[in-house]
Amino acid sequence: MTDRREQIIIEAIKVFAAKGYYNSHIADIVDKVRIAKGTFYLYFSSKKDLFLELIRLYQQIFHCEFNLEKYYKKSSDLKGFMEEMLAERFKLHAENRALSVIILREAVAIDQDFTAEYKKMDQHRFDNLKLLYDFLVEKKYINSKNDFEYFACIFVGTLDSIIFRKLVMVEEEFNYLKAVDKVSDYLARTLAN
Amino acid sequence: MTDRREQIIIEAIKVFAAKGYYNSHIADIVDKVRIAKGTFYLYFSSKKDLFLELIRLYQQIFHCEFNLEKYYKKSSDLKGFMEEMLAERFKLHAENRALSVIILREAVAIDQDFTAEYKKMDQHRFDNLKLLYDFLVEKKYINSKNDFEYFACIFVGTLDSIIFRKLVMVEEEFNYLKAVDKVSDYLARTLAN
Amino acid sequence: MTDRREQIIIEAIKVFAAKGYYNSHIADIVDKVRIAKGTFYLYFSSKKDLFLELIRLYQQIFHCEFNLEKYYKKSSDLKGFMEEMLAERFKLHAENRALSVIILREAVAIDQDFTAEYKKMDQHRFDNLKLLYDFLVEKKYINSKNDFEYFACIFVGTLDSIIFRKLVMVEEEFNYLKAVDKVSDYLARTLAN
Amino acid sequence: MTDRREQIIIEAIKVFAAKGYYNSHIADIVDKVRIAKGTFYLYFSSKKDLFLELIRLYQQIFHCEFNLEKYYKKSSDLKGFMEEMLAERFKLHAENRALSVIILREAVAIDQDFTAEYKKMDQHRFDNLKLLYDFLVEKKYINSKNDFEYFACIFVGTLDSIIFRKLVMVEEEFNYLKAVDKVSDYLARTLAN
DNA sequence: GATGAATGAGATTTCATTCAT
DNA sequence: GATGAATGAAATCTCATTCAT
Repeated sequence: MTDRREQIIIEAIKVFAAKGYYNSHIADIVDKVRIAKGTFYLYFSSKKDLFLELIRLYQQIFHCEFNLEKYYKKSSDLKGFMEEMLAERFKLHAENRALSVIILREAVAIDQDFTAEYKKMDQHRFDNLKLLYDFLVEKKYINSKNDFEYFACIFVGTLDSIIFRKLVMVEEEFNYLKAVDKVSDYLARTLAN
Repeated sequence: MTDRREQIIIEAIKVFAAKGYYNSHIADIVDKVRIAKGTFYLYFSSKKDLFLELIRLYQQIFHCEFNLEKYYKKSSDLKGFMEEMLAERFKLHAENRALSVIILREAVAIDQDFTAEYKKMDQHRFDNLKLLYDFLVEKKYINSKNDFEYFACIFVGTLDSIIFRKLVMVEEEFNYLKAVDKVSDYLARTLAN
Repeated sequence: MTDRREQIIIEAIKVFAAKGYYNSHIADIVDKVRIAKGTFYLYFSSKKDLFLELIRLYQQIFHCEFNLEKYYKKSSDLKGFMEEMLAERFKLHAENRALSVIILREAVAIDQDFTAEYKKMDQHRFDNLKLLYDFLVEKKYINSKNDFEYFACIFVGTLDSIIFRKLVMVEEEFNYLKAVDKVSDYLARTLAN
Repeated sequence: MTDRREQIIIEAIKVFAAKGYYNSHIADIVDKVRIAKGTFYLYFSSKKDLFLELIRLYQQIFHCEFNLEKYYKKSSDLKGFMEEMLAERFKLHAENRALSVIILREAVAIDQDFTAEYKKMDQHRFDNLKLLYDFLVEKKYINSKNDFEYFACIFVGTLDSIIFRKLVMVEEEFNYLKAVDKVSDYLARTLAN
């Protein structure tokens, strides 16, 4: 059996995704885990603490370092590189839909502490993107005249927009194969000069 | 003197932007407007009603029809067109920073009714983008082989990402002139082929 | 045109009957009379004052002195006497249904001041009943060995019970002719020995 | 110690009887029970819910099936039967004075939901009275030519009138022995032919 | 006399958190 | 470690009444 703490996180993700942070109550979560209210507080110091944990979990899953060499080996051009990368990322979002919904929808809002954690995560994300950017420049996939900041905004903006629309705004399953093709095409064209 | 309802909206935008929806209380708003609690309820039926009003206000300001012919006349190519358009939009966001912050940060979250209103607004936005898309195709600024949905996602994704980062994530003033130049350049290159 | 004060009373009776005292608001009443809120307070000092007025109005209509001689002339025995009397009373209730509903349903409840007013009215009612009792004894319609208090309780209890059930508990119109026959029969038999 | 829910009911009856439903506040009740406000809501979902509970409690106590055989065995005629029955009922009211006051005074008023519950109770009461009526006919204590509806109205009207006057209208203790004698006498005479 | 925008005391209800068992 | 009854601060909202116009 998975441990208590993990069980709580699993159910909390479902509850938060379904009802939003403020409309989700500790009572909802402990009911689903089948533990008493007091038990929750043995593992988390507060509802806020739990949510911050989810932001950190999201960061671990989605903003760990890119496997740049792997994508490079499997591809022969920028579009191919993008395809590898996006396929991996979109798959991850599809597999962690509820968590993605929570973070994309609410992490930056609600509470100053969440905003702060979100900013930390965003900074981390940009650090990773810088590695990507430098890698692509080094491999001559993109031109170094591209301003990094705007490269990054286009990249995350387009991705987040797609993901947000496919996961948060609609109910149906996210068929990411078509998205991989389209988005990699656009991004390659945009960045490749 | 502006009318009561408008006064309440003005202060509510400030309060919500500073503290978030759930951490803002009717008491905070009425204190700032210097009216009694009951007076608030003469103009809005609930806190939720007020927030929905702000979503609608945002839509009115930001998702009214594009002035396509004006941008076209003032420009000679796609980049020029984009510059005109983005300058107007970024200016609007800079001038309505607090409202932008609220909507970009929280409108989709919090409550099912807000999500529903947000979706209506998003649909409206895409309808306007379709007009833009058709206009650009007609004027031969972009190739009709571009898939509209992905055109739209790139467009709104990039814009929202810039705006979100410049308004929500940092405190400093939004110097939109540089952003206009960079983003129009990227979008023109991306969409121009 | 009837005067303002009377108009307010007329509409207030309808509103109180439909929604009960506490769920009826001054706003409901003034809306129906088509006057402003402030105007209400030119004619009544408070919502309570208005309700007390209705209790007094009820008393005027229903607990004025019995027309004993008239009933006596028109009848030849106790049952006939009762018939005359009940017909008049039931007719009055049918004609003032909403007011009856309010008083029978709520006058004794809600507020200490109402209870006090109700008790005054009840005392007045019993004073009248004493006149009736003495009259019936004098005319040898009833035996003076009847204890007045219990005579009164049976009389008002039976009447109020019928009226309550016919006016408050059911929606349909009060066909009082049958009630007159049945109740006069019972009362005559009960009291006649 | 009695359980919490019961404690709340006991104190609520006192508070409602003393001040009326609308002038009684949750704060008054929880203060008397010496619990926190939140605790109240662990046992009742709302103030209304509590009051409905009291109506149901009254029904359980006062409108459970009559012990007809017992009264019959103990008595030799209709008056004797009535005495047994009334003694038991009046005693019950004397012992549950506050609850009786609340229900007789307010249950039918105040709120549509209370009225609905009251009507259900009244129906139940009449069902029981029908059993009484049939029993009395069967035992030849009363003549079957008596119309049941009016039999019932006389019966409940007289009883309620006495009880209302002895419990609600006056402060002094209800000496029900005299009432038993007088009322049984009247009822027996009324119904016995 | 008439108006109706404004008032504000005060009610019900919520729910994260605690702590004795 | 686990429990869950109890807490109570704090929020939203109501509505009779006032008073400047």
